[in-house]
Amino acid sequence: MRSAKTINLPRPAGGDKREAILRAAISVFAHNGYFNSKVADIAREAGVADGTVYLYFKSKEEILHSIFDRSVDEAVGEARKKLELLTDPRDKLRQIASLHLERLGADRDLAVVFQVELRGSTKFMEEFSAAGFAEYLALIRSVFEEGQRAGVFRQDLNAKVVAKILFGALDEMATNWILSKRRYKLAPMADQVLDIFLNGVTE
Amino acid sequence: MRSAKTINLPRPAGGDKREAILRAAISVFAHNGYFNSKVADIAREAGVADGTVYLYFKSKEEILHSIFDRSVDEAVGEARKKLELLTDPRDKLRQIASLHLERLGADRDLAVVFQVELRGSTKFMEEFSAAGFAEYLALIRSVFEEGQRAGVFRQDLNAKVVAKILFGALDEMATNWILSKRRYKLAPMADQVLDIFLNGVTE
DNA sequence: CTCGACTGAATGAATCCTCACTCAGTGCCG
DNA sequence: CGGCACTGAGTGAGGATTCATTCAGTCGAG
Repeated sequence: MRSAKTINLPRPAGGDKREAILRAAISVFAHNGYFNSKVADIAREAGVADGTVYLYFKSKEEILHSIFDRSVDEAVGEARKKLELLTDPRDKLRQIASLHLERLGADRDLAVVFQVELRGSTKFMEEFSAAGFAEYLALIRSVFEEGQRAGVFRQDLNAKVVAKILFGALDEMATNWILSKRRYKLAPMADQVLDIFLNGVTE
Repeated sequence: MRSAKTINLPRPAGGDKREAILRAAISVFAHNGYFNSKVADIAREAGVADGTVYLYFKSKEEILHSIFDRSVDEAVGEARKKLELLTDPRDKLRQIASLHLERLGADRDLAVVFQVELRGSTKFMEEFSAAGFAEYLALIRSVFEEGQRAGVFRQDLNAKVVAKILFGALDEMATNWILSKRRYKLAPMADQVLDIFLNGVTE
């Protein structure tokens, strides 16, 4: 039937299925929660048989890992690249905040997985923490330290703490956005967060 | 056959089994995660039979709820009371931040349950959100608005967003503290958070 | 070209284990 | 006694993972 395509399939089918399963998993996890999601649900959503999932992933948990790993790699990569174009540390932080919220705001399901499902166990959090998360915090911190050296940021602050605060604020914006019934744009919040972060709330 | 030790239990007079179960659950959930915790583990930790758990709680889920409800009630109650003694909105926010981190810093297991386990499913988050959490955010927000009226805080800021940012920052401090290997005191971080929140990071 | 042997991706029913929850008892106290 | 607080082995459902089987597609030989 589809004989015309028989020329070669180096792995188009392979990558396809894997991708389909990952996408399906993001959706299923986002809607039911990781622990309440059945592998069978993911398979159905991906249009694949239960067993096929195991040709691409060792276990249900590995699927979650893969979602996380891929997304973080992408995000940190993009951030690094865009930051190179900027010099003012304030602009860099603004860029980080924007990318952070844009990325999550662009894919609600993925955001749910990140903000909610990935937090669901200390075990995961520890791996999470060990992996890209620490790297991300370090990125914020290094930009801040750069700004301290340049004299634009207060010298009396602990950069680690500062990084956590900025991250925490962004993280909370994202979590709240997910849980909110009302649909608003997430990305624009970045400016408000940065304004308060840079200038404080005091008159 | 069973040891003749059945003579009596520590507290025959309706000993606080319920309390023991709750405490045991906090510990078990904190160490294994909610979904990986077996009711049997909780029972063992509480020194009680499996069935006894069901004399006090309808289900495993209800145990988690009870932990949450009780803690939030206590926390919000305490906060309300202590805030009455203060007048400067800045002091009030500082008080909120301190109480927030003191409370979590005082009980690592409880903190783990709050920071990690309770976030483990959108379903929980929504109830969580609906319940005390929204109330807590509202509390922060009302203090901020009070400060805006008094002219100590910037008028151009959206109080809701401000409340989320402060909460997010505190929340992240707590989460990071839990995941950190290094043991430091959580409560003192409140001052640093407040400083940045009030004054910003810009020189 | 074309047939038969072969490959391995994909399938999905069956397996098998893990718990949350039940309930028939046990013993204590008034 | 009789009720109450508790017990803990048992049950049943659920669901992750497995694996025997299928079959579309490839390849080499004639």
